[in-house]
Amino acid sequence: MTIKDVAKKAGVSISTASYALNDRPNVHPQTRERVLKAAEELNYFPNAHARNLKSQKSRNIGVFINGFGGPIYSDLLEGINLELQKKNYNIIVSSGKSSSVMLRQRSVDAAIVFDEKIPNEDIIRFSRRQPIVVLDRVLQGENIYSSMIENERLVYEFILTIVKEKGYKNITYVSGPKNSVYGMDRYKGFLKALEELNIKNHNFIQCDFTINSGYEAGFNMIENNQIPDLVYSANDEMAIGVIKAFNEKNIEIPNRVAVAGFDGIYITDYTTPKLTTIAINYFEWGRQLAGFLTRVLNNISVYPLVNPEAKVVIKESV
Amino acid sequence: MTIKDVAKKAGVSISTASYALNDRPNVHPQTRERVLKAAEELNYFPNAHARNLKSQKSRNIGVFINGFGGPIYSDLLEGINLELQKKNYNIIVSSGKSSSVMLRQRSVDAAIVFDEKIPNEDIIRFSRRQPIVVLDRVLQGENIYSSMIENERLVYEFILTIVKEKGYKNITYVSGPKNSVYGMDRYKGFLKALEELNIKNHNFIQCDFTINSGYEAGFNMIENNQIPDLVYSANDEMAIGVIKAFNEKNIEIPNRVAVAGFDGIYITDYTTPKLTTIAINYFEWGRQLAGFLTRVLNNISVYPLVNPEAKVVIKESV
DNA sequence: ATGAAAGCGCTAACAT
DNA sequence: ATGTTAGCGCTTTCAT
Repeated sequence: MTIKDVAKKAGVSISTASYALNDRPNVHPQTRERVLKAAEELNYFPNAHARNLKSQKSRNIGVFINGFGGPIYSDLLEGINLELQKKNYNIIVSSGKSSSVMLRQRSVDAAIVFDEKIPNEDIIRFSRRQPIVVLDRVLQGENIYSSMIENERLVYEFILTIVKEKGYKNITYVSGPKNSVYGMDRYKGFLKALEELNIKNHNFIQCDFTINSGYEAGFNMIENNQIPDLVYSANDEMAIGVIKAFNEKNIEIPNRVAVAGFDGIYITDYTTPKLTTIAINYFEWGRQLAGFLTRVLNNISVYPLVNPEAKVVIKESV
Repeated sequence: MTIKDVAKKAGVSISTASYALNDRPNVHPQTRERVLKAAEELNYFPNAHARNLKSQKSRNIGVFINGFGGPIYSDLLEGINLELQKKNYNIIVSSGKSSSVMLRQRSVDAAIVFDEKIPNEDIIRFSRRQPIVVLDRVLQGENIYSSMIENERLVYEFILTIVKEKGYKNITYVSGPKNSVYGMDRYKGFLKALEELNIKNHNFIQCDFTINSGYEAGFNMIENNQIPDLVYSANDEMAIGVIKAFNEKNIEIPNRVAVAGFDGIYITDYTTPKLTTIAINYFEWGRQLAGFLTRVLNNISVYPLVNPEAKVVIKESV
């Protein structure tokens, strides 16, 4: 079923059919009726490829993430989706190879990139045609917009405040993988705070952002008899693992050891004790990003793209 | 940059450029070289819309889900993605309005539908052109394939076994929303087991699949002094909420009350006690689905699509 | 081995 | 208000 079939059935030319279907002016009401009826009866829907080819746009927005796991992406995607839906854009979430393919081949009008595996040079190259928002790196360019969690500042301020207030001396940092820019920025903030606090030593444990790695880290501290006053974890999931390990060995939180994390994921309310964390409003961030991008696409001049909201949420674990 | 520019720069015709770029035979090696070099220098990539229009396919597979939240989708999507990547298909995950748009407008060659909001008639209508796998309903049709968790059977067998073994008398069912087919099938299995066990009464608590609703349900049981021998929850997340409530009030699990769930999500290993559940291998299911669909698209005759693997995982909470 | 040209389905400029 | 037609960028048939 193509527009040609519809036109024939309605007894009009292709262009008239097109006008009618696209709700354009200067079509006789009766003609419009006939065309719409024909389309309905033929079960006709326009072919996206043809339309996109002709119009040189697709109303598709790509969201390229480095994996579908994790509660962070969920909220972010929900926020993006909500906003795009309002503005009548299609969301295309993808991960891995297909992300690059879609960028290259112009399957999307714009993209939100949250995948460190997509190289800078690709982003620079493709941003000429498609505006790109990057969430995981600082990158300059005419059509490139960067929005980032202020990892370093947030952790710095948090550690500074909490340590001053509670007087922790002995502190352990549970780290994400070394190749995560995010993770390392958080560590920088941590180090800066310690320096300012004049704390010379700390323990560093290398983990991989999973609950399980945090769980093991917790056990290691216990076994090595190296339980600190405060465990700061580069994300909530590892912190949850740490808490689990301490709970199992009846090490009291926060009396014996305090624990804090980063992100503010849903489950932090359902651990015992509830996890103190630096919470990012991922849902709202997603909305902002999507809203921004649609404005860019429509040449609506805009406030610059801002960084996501964050706030320290003190619960029970410190 | 179009193929025309490449052809011109390489000093060949458009068709020759196309052949060279697509690695077709009967192109002189030197010519091929020149074309590829020109493409490289011009930073050329084919336009997906044009190519898809001409070839009447896109190598895009749509995965249409009803929301990005939840650990279940994560695993399923990872499995699908892995397999599609292997077979050089693009994954397009979408939710809400854009899902229907993409189905209608043939933006995808095939789809996996896991979104009850997409009506049956749409699926039937569009399956003529694009094979569709549905995961959340039973639906017949030439190009429609259905794969479903055997909710009723699994819950039935589990309840039967566990009650016989442990002798629970007093049982409470924590339910998902009434409009969830999944949820209701699980309840059917539950009822069938009770009938067979000749247990006449049980409590039913209406929740909504979230941790929080389970948490509240747990508190209600305590307040109303209606703590049963076994709480069976239609999914793991509500069960986690229930456990949390009991833990806070020092009601011992499983001594005073047993708790079990459904799905086998990641965190069931990190509750105290660890949650006994009926675990679905969502990752593997995703792989199967994607593999199946690519075979259908390539007319490789196949074994029929199977239902996902499930197994009862007895941990500490019963 | 290479090129000319038709056509995928659609939109829109132009003519009537 | 309606129709004719060019052309979006590509693949592929046919001719050379």
